[in-house]
Amino acid sequence: MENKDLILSELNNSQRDAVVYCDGPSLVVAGAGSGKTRVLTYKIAYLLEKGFPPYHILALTFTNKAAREMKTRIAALTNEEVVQQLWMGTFHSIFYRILRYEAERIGYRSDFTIYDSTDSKNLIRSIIKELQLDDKVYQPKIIQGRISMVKNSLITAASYEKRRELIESDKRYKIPLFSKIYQLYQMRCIQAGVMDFDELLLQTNILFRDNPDILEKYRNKFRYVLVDEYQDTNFAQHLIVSRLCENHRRICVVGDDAQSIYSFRGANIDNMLRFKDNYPEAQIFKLEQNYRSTQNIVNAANSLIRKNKGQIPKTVFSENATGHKVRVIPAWSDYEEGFLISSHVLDVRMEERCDYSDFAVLYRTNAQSRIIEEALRKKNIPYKVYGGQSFYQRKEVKDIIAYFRVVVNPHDEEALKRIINIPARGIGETTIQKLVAAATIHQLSIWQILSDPLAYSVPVNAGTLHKLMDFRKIINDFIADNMQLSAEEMAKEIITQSGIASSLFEDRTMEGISRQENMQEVLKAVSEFCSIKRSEGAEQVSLSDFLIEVALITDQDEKQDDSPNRVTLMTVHSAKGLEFDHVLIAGLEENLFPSSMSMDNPNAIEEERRLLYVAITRAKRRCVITYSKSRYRNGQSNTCVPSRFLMDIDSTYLNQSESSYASTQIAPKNEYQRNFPSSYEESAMPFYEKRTRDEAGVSPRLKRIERSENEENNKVQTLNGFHVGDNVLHKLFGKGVIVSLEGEGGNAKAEIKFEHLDKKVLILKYAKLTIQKK
DNA sequence: GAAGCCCACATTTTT
DNA sequence: TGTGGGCTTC
Repeated sequence: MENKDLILSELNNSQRDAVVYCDGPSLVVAGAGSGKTRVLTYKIAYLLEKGFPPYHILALTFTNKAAREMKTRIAALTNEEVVQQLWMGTFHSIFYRILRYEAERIGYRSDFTIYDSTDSKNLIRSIIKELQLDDKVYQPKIIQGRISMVKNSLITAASYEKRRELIESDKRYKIPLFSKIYQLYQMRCIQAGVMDFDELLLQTNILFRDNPDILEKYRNKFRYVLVDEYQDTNFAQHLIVSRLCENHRRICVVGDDAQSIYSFRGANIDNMLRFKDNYPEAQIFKLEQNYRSTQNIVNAANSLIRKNKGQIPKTVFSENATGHKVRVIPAWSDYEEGFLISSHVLDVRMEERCDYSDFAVLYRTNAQSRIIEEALRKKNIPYKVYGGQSFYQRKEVKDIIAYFRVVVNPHDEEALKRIINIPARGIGETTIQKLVAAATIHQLSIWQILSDPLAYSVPVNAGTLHKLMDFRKIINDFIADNMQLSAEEMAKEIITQSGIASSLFEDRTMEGISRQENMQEVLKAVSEFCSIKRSEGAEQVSLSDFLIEVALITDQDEKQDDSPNRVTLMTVHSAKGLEFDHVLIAGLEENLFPSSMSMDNPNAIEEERRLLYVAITRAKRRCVITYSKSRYRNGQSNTCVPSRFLMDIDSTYLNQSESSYASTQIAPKNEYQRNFPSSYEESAMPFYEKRTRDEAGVSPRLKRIERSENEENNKVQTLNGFHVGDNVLHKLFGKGVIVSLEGEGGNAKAEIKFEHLDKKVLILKYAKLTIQKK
């Protein structure tokens, strides 16, 4: 049997139909868990086996991670070499590459760098400030959102001011100067030789629009175009794809309208719904069999999503076991909710003898994780929180990357501003402001001003001038060396010569050590990148090459966990595309899920409903939904109403038995009281202290658990959950050991011997100590 | 120029 | 409750 047939034999009928149809445009509507990625990967493998040259295939994904995974899977079906020749990646990374290559056609230098959203926001903030506008009226975040939206609609700053209806609507929304800000923002980006994320797509469209020869070149290059997660594409992305495929019409898009959850970011579900309008001859394939979940889970999710209007009709079904009903568990408080979640994890783990890594707790907002984490920690359940700060968002990592950016493109304003005083070299905010002001007046980049500050009449004293010149020299040396050295060598040189390395080594605190590790990680990433590129035949790998890769990498799956057996905690958004045996969805309450922000907008409510659909369909075997009657939000207790979505789900597939309250007999009453500190004697004690440290109100069962955990420690004198001999960590003083304890309640004090300091007596209430595991 | 203090604020997130 | 931004003070 040929490999081609082998590939096809692993597919069901509808999957196979979608894979083998290669003669024209096709839309694959793939229900949750129906093997969407499988179709895409197998289709590419099939094309390759049929003899389609890999360098003529363009596959666009939504995240870098998705691209990576797909490459691995295709490599397994075919071979490594072929996969390397495929054009596969995110819209942004693919077209960044192309734009750099074609830069001069759009009036950019080929070494232009990328502003991430923080950079853009900072720039917008400083423009608003320079225009002396009220940042309550012109909120940087809102302005940024609008610029992004406008760019996605392919409206340039120049064309914006000519659009009367837009100017009028800005007046109505009381931001008449938006157009001005947009223009200045654009100008500053051009001066700095940078593009933001949206500009990459906008410029790609301009490139193709204004240069027929280049468009022709890429049409010829990309003879088959495949797009994953098509429901999440925006107009600019849609248009790029349309332009490329207009003639050959070999396009295959895959997506699920029911899983469109990024419209707040400009994703336009219409791209998918109207595919047939653009390509009347298109074949539509529907993948409706769900291989992931039990019937109850699929049916529950279906009954929910059916409440939405305007979707592509499809019937997702499962032939797996009927399975457990979706269990709905009410809790008295968010605190108890955490308790019930952790109990459930333990119960199911015992019952099914499964791993912690088979569980995921999903929530609508990141803020919900804290309380759940606490509950898991109490039961010694290992967990990992996804989201929050990713590796490339960490300060020290961003600093190093900013150095790279400046060396590649010294005009990059945000990067330069970021590192000009890192490590501290006496160039403060005032001086930077002076430089920025001069740059604005002369319409030059800061780097150009820096070449001769006096000529541009920057009002600095001799001392500061000297510091600026020192900085200029450091960067100039890097730039010179960068002509000859590899990315690897440059990265090492930059880290050592800039003084970053030594400044990090001085810091012996926990955070300092973690920063050093992160710095090493960056170096490692550079070396790995170099060796990969070399193995692919590159002779010299430059820092600039590395930046192409890294500028657009923000995902957080970088580190392989050393102890992978952990419960996963993440937002529903970040769970998209993943699956778990057991999924717990927390906080199904009005104003939380659906979010309070979506209350007045039926479309937003539908998106929230799709979000819950995504959450439920992550589950393979069991799905549990919890909600609470009261919840702490912004430091205050609020009464909550169960989510309307609970009524949307057909009760046939729910297990809402009264007995779910049974568990509330164990801890809840106390937990409930805890959430109303006023009814407590020592309510003067900060609320969080009580929640974390006060054992007084804990049920016998909980206490037993805690005891067994801390059996050793309980033999010694204890206070507020601290024990003599505990290793603790203080934010300022670092590691220490508790020598003695005294006082009670809010006056509880601990005498602590810190590693590098004398003994100190601290009031526990204020010290915010963390206990270190031994 | 840097550290500390106070007040306002509080989705979802990838590129 | 926590955080980040802006302001003040040393």
